[in-house]
Amino acid sequence: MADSYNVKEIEAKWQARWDTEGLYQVDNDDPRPKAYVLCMYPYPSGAAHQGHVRNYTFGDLIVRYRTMRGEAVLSPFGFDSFGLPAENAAIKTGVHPRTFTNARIDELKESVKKLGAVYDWRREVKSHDPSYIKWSQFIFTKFFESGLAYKKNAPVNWCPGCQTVLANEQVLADGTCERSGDQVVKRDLEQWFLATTRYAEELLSDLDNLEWPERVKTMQRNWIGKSQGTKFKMAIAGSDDFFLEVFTTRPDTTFGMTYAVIAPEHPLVEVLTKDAFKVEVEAFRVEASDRSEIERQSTEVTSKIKRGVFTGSYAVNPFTGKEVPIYVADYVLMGYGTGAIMAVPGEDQRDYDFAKLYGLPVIRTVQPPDDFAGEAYTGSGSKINSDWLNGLEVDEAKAKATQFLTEAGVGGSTIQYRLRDWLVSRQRYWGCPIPIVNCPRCGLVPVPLEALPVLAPDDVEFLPTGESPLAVHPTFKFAACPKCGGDAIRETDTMDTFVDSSWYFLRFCDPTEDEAPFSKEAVAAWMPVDQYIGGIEHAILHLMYARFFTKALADLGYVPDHIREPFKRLFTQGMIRLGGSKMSKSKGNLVAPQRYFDTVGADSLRLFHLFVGPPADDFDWSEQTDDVIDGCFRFLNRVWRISLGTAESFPGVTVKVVNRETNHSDREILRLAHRLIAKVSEDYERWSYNTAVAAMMEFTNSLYRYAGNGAQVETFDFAVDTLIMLLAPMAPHITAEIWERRNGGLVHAQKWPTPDPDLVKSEKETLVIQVNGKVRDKIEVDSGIDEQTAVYLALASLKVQQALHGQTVRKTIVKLPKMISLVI
RNA sequence: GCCCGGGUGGUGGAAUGGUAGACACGGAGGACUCAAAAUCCUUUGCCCCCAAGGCGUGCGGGUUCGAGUCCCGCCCCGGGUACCA
Repeated sequence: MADSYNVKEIEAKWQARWDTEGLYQVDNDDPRPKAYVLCMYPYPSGAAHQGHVRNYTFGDLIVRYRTMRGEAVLSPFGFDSFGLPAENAAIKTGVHPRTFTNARIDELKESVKKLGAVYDWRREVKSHDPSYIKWSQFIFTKFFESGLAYKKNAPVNWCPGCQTVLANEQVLADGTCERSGDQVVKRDLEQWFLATTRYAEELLSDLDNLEWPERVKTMQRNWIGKSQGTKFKMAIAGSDDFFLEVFTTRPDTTFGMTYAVIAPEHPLVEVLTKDAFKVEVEAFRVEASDRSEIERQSTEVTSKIKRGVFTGSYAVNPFTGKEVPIYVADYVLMGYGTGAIMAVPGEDQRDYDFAKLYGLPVIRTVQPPDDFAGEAYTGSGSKINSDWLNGLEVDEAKAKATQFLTEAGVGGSTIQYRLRDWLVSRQRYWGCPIPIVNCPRCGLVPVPLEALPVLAPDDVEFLPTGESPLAVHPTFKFAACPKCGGDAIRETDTMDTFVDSSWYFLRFCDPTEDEAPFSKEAVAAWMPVDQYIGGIEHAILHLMYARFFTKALADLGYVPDHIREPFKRLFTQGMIRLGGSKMSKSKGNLVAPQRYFDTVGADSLRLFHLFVGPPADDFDWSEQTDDVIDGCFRFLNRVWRISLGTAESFPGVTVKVVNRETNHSDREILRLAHRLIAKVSEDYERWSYNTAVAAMMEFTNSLYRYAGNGAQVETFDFAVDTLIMLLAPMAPHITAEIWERRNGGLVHAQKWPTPDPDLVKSEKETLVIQVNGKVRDKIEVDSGIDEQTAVYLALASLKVQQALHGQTVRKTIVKLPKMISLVI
């Protein structure tokens, strides 16, 4: 009797071998065609959860599959190991973040190995490693020298929970922190920024050439928020010193302006407010800043009442010379455009709402259709009430209005982006220190390469005061100016951890380089990433920043010129949800991968993730899920038994393999095997893993029937070996073991099988006969049947005769060998 | 509100305009067993006693010899986004 499938023994054996054998280690000068397959490197939060399992299963499958196809596949792994959880743990328990993080890395690495995922571990990268910090800092100094990194005083998002500032992207729509969920407040602080807006246009236009999910591209386009419009300055009545600049996408509606609005935070508010209105305006500004925090928490649309007060000043309409009142109102945002608008209630709903509330006049400048029942009309039409624009269509009028403003020297056409520069300062300890020294004589001076990395001191106390341990450290902040050698103050802010993850994929190409962040040659060899795999939650933040870094580093000469995008193809996997959207700790533990490694094994768990549905779809983990995983385990057992069994091996399994002449059943299973090769290969290419698994299950079922009836030895062996090779990327341990026992050697070093096109076609087909579109009969025919015979057979069918009721066939549609459609 | 996705058996899901429900889970029945587990076999969309037949992919229309698939109009669910001028 053959051994039964001993999961633990087999998986441990092969994991140890993959660790030492180096089949998946690739060198930069590997002569095979190169491919770079990458899963987003994780924040190390301890042992892997099912989301990781899903991610790494897809990645590992592709790595193993493409390797069998003869490619040199770069498959590195690393850790996004800076971040708040480690620091919060330090505050709570006193354990140093490094100790804490290293322990979590070990746990994660262990569970990744237990999954059977293979990586070139020689290339492992950790963002908290001094050798990585050094080059993150180096890149920052290069950005600083080129003006891409700069410091400015600005109202910034402050998260009281995280005790640090946040980038705009890290603040959710309701004004809460994407990490802690706390309400974010505005603070005026001197902070470091990266000039992402310099690349706004390229970040937008290059999206067109990426093989990314459309919705991710759409999200990025919306985030960049390009808007074509016109900027112009309006004179202020009674003042020659100031003017009001506004941005509009509708310069054609300028004749309809009945008032103007500036944001409460606008610097001109003070100047514009006349004495008589000072009290009211000041009260409004205070109220507005309070209210914005409260109202942002409410998702009620009704809370979006537009409120404002009159400043006492008037702006002069450049088209009419007429004066309109200037209001301060909270529906105009300081952060967009110029922070001021001309208000046209006739063609803008927001302006209309405000005008109605405060009794301001409405002038229409576009003729709405007769049946128009709305308030502000934003559609197309011809101009009215607009003097020299009357009769023109909106688009023509826009051009003419802009031309007028340009010629008058008060404005011109302009492009606005919603995208803003990336705020990278963080008032935290466990991050990459910003390598800048502030010298009272020389100003901001970058720490030179020889002195990098700047490492945070270890002798710090982690206290829940909210103050960064670096800022209160007795000596860290004192440094000699690299330029003049005099006393200077070191920057104590660290970088947003998204900085680290914006270039790790480049470091993987050349992880031990000691003279530069990476060599150009190494990057040229592997970049861009051929297949990037990760969660949809990074659709904007990480993916946008990584794209920005790649472009900036190319312009600075570190990345080869022709590489302007880091990730050629992106796949965003679906999320694993537990009981709807709630993820509770107890439930999380209940489905922890370790539990399955200990029982059914990694192969069954991997197979389950591949089988359960399309990879892009979310999956709800439920009570029934364990049954499905057991089903995958059962399938692997069936594969084990048919591959290694004989008639006597396993009760209930009949595997009769004999030496004899080839017969019909041999030819059929051979055809099925070749069809399977074609089907699985195609499904692997199109990310349809669930159907590939189904096809292999079906084939295994056929194999059982075949073997039960007496299989011919060569045909049987071919069929089994084919199945094992096709399954090898999905269930690597069991297939490696079966292959070794049957043939010796490594299944993952085999060449991916090629289907014989002649054998992919089957001998017999089911011909479906329809009458008036309804299926009336199905008959077995030779696949090479000719039209005449097929039609003859169709008409000869009794069921078809019944359906025809003796009526004449008016039309016959023939799609051989599958279908004949008769029309009466 | 706007922009994407998506509605198929009891469940997860298959289906280049051509046999709807592959494959699996669950259910039912059976074989093996003293018994159970494991394994193996049969069956499983709905209506109908069975068969013949009919009905079936959120709803209503349309195109087509033929629609889950394409077009138009709705309904519902999920996600993203929201005073961006």
